[in-house]
Amino acid sequence: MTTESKPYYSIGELASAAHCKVETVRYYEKTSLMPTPPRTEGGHRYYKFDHVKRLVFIRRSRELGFSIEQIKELLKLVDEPDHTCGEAKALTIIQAREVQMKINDLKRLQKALYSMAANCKGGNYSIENCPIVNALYERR
Amino acid sequence: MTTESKPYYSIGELASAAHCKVETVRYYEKTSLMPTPPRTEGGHRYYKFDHVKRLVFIRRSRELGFSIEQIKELLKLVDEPDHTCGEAKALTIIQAREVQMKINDLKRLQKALYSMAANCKGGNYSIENCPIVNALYERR
DNA sequence: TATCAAACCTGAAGTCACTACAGGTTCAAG
DNA sequence: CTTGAACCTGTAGTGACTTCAGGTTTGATA
Repeated sequence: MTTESKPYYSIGELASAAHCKVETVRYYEKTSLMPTPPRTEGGHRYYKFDHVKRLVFIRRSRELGFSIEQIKELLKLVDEPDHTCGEAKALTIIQAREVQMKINDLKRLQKALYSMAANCKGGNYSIENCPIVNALYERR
Repeated sequence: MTTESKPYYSIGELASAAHCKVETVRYYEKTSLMPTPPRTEGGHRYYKFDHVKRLVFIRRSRELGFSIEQIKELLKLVDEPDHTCGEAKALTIIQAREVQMKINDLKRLQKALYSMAANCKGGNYSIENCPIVNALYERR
């Protein structure tokens, strides 16, 4: 957990505490991921440590590839009473599976790209009979 | 190479020959990936087999993760005379490296997600002390 | 030949998760 | 009290499409 320190945070302090941009915080507010915070007399937003915690949670989840909608689900678990570990675990495992599928897709790509490159001599050969170009003309 | 057959293709036939949507073809035309084709008296686009080849090339390149801008580079190699295999190979290897970096990123994610899930007993435990939720509250 | 649904047309707006910009206001250090 | 950094709002842009609304053309069938 981040060390608690200040009583209040400006939006800039909040953002840098969670390693993100000010615009991103405002975007999260507009899309209801973050609550609408209180304002100073002049209209500036100010935040408390709980907001920092929440934003860190959101950013960390994004880093782990959760979509905004998935994060809303995760936040519901935290915000509402009576949710269980099982629910959090289920969401995490769904996400892990999706990541695995992406990895598999990319590995297939990788293989195709490398075998294309391996078949091509490179250098000053004319593009006419380039195995890479020919491979790109192949369907599926 | 796809078997040549019809003398002309409607946009729908073109799209299905290259496994994509009609809207995508129009989008590629708007963004100059595909040429503006001739039209029937009534204003419908019609295409020839070369268009099919080109669209297959584009779709295959997209499947391999090339961006539209990268595909424009690849198409330049094909369209303009005097380009070499070396150029095509260089673009392919750049793309392969980018894919590798994505794979590495995702593997790191995967590890984090699985270790989070492994630490969590799941079931009806309260979310209060859920290791997954706690992990999401951790910065970096 | 008349009909009529499927396929086509255009242009604009929506998607996701931000990022960037313009043009103005407030804050706080010196 | 000045000044410049940080803040404010609202809009538009990113990439690669997809969706929609509202209209026109095509071509197979009756």
